[in-house]
Amino acid sequence: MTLSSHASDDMDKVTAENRLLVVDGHSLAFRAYFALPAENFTTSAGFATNAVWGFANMLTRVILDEHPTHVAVAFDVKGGTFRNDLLPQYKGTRDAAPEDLLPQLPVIQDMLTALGVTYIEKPGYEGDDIIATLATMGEKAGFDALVLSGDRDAFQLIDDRITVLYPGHHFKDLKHMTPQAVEDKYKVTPQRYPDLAALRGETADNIPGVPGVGDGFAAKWINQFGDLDGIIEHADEIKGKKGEALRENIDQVKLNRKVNALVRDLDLGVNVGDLVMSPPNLTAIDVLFTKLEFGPRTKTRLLKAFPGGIVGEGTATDAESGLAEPVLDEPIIDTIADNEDTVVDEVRQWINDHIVSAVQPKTVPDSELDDASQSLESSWFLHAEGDVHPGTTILQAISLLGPDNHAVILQADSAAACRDVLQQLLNDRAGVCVLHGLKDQSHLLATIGVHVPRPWFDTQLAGYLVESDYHPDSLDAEAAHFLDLPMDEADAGATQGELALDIDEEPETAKPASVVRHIALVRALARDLAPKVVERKQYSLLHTIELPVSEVLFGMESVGAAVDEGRLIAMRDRFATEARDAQEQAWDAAGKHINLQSPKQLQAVLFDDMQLRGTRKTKSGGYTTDAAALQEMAVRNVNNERASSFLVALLRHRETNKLKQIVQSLLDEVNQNDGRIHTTFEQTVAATGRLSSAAPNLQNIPNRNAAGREIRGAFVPGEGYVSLMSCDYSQVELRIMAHLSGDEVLIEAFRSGADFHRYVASLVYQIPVDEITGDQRSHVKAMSYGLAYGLSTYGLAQQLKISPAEADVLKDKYFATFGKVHDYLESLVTEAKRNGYTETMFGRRRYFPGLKSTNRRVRDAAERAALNAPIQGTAADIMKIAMIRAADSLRDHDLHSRIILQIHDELVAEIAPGEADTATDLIRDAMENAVHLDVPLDVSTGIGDDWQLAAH
DNA sequence: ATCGGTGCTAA
DNA sequence: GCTTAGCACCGATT
Repeated sequence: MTLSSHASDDMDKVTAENRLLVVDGHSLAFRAYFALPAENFTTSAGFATNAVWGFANMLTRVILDEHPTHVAVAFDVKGGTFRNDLLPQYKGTRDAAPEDLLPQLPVIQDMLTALGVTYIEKPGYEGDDIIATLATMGEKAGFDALVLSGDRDAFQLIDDRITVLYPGHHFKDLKHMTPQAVEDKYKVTPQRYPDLAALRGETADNIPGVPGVGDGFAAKWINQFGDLDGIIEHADEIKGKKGEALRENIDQVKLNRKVNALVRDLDLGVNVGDLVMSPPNLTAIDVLFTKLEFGPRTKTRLLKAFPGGIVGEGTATDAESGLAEPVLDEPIIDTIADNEDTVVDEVRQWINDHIVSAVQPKTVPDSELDDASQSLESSWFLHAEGDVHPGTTILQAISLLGPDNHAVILQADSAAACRDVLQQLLNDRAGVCVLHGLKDQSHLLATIGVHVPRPWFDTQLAGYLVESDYHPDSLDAEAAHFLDLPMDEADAGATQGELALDIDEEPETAKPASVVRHIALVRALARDLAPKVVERKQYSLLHTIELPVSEVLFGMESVGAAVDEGRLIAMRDRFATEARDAQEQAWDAAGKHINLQSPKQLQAVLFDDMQLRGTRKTKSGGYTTDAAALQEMAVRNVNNERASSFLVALLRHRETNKLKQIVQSLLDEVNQNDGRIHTTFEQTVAATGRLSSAAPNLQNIPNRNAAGREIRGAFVPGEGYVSLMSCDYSQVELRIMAHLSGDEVLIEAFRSGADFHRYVASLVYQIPVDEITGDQRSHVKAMSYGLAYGLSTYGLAQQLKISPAEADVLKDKYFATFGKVHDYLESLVTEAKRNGYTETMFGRRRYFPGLKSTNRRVRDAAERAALNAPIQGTAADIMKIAMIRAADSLRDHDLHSRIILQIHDELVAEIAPGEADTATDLIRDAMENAVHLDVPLDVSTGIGDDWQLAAH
């Protein structure tokens, strides 16, 4: 039989043969660089290592999958090649390599040397030519050859013995491009592929093809005339526009074909035999990895792929490198008979044996923790699986894991049957329970009527407190991030969604293997994160703020917000009609039916058809069509009837269509069981400590003009409730700045109780309060709010539509008045640079690796974010404390009124009959006294028949 | 189907 | 070019 080099499933049969792997070093390095965030792969000295790390991993993976016996890596050399002489624009559109990447290339080469892998460069030629030569040499020596390259030019090499591994969307799905695969995709043989590419052109290399000719037509012609020469010979016979285009571009095509032909007979000064995989130089690897600050696990993984490296666990090298703990302890799964009659008793027995008798009710005070690992050893783990959508949550399974490493899985039905037993367990031992995401777990357990008391540790909240900039979207993702799991396990997680659900059978059960892996991940995460939480001083934040606020949020999400659906529908229809009117008017003015939601089509009309002068550019180079620009153009072109009519109509369309869309998104989320909207408050998304709201977002319901505000009118008290109340903090962030900076002037401004912005304006402009104009007040107000965002002179000018010079004057006057505020803001950035992180009043941290970036844009952005984080974050902390206090207080006073929404500095409560005054007092008190600052925390409240009317 | 870009809503 | 979010839509991609 012939050897099938592409069939991975009969790999075993061919491992005895010689297989040569040839790698395109540059393309692999580029892909690695862009696949991994540089921030996460930076040495303490600030050297980026993401490309090196990714390169090592990708190479390892391919070697383990393909079992080559010989390996070589080809690199491009700086400077032009013979192709540039033929075609000056060759690869001319390619962006220069990122500055972080270039210095990593020699490091990659050093690593290859240490690994015993040959790499080759040749001036005047590209890596592709080296690859072509090596593959050809291998083939002549009777090897199978594998070419790992992201360049389609390599396809011309493919034959029975040479296969190209071509990366798909994700690098890990490498396609084995065999002759058959090429023919299936392009309808031509690999030999003819360069003919096809010459006709089509190659955008990535800046090679123009025949306009209008793609893969399809090129293949058709090749099959009709044999090859490119045949096509050129018969060019006159090809009819139509495309034939014409071909004849016009025939010289270009001939040139293309010359350029894309790979050189297969370079003199590289090596024999194929030299490329045999040899044992790595372990000392060199150690030295290099220490320099790069790579962990022992990375080394182990890498060496697995090389001769003399680590094959299984427990080898000598394994012990040497100090890899004591296994990555993921496998729990012992105890099976419970799925018998309705006995399941409850069995579970009760299991819980007693493995949890209740194994752990004490509470060994650690909530407020302090000296030895996280000790507490962890006497903890148990709970993990419920399912789909969490407040209002329609579906439970799939629950698993429990005891400190003795015994686990049990209960599918949803059994779990429901065991609700009392589970509730008892939680009542007795929640204080030593570890779980992942209290709020989600509470939703899942609530489906079987089980309430989850406050646990000891939450790996999701802990991960957020430890690294607030990282937001994983699943337990698997978080585990992969923090635990440095081997590739295969991390990958298993990526497709877990499909694994967990057996679509053919009952969708409401979970695969036991997946469930048990997840609870093992929770334990592994806890072991990793508990010490980090302590080390980063986040433990009290976890217990005094995040866990309690999770409970409040669980309540808010479960209750939801009642809406008047009829009113929403009427509003949606009205906005839709208005948007259609505006569209008609815009179409009339434009003279054609363009898509008003397409910036591209708008640009064509505004800047080509109408020849209007643009304002600012977007980052991709075109003129922006945002509202501010349209407004400006409308003012400039009041006398151009067609243009101003179009611009006005477009602005009106933007506004009404947006409102329609917001109302529709609310309607889509109304729960048909209770007519209420159950948003999800995300507690671990915003890096500053704020909450966010999704599905739908109820924190961005319009509030700045009358039309938008109407939407708030659709939020109403539900059955059994009589009104909505809204309480919000006035200028919290500014008050926090006043307190933290200790600026006496600003503090006095707040203590005076006057109209704050007017008062500040009078200080800044040194004129009496009653002579301050509306403009002066709003300018100062914008300045005040911009402070915490690190605003620039330019930005302030832009927003206030004043000149940068005027903005500068305002800024100087402002800081002359509030000198300590200025010093404080500067000190925030200085401190952040010194520590690497910022802290809120309550110790919430945010880390800023970007402050060390050599890229000015990145560094400036990090500085602004570092300036903002402690201020926005402290405001978020205060609001969270207020929410906890308010919920406690309402409950302690046996009120039925309840908080239903939080909009950063505002709480909305649903008020029960007769409770308006008491509830208002309690919530106001909770907010005003959440913390005592050097300035009062001013809270304003309002009450009404709907959210809009509750405004104040 | 998925993803980056653009634009807009909120605090 | 002033921070933090969520989301709709387009248009290019596979």
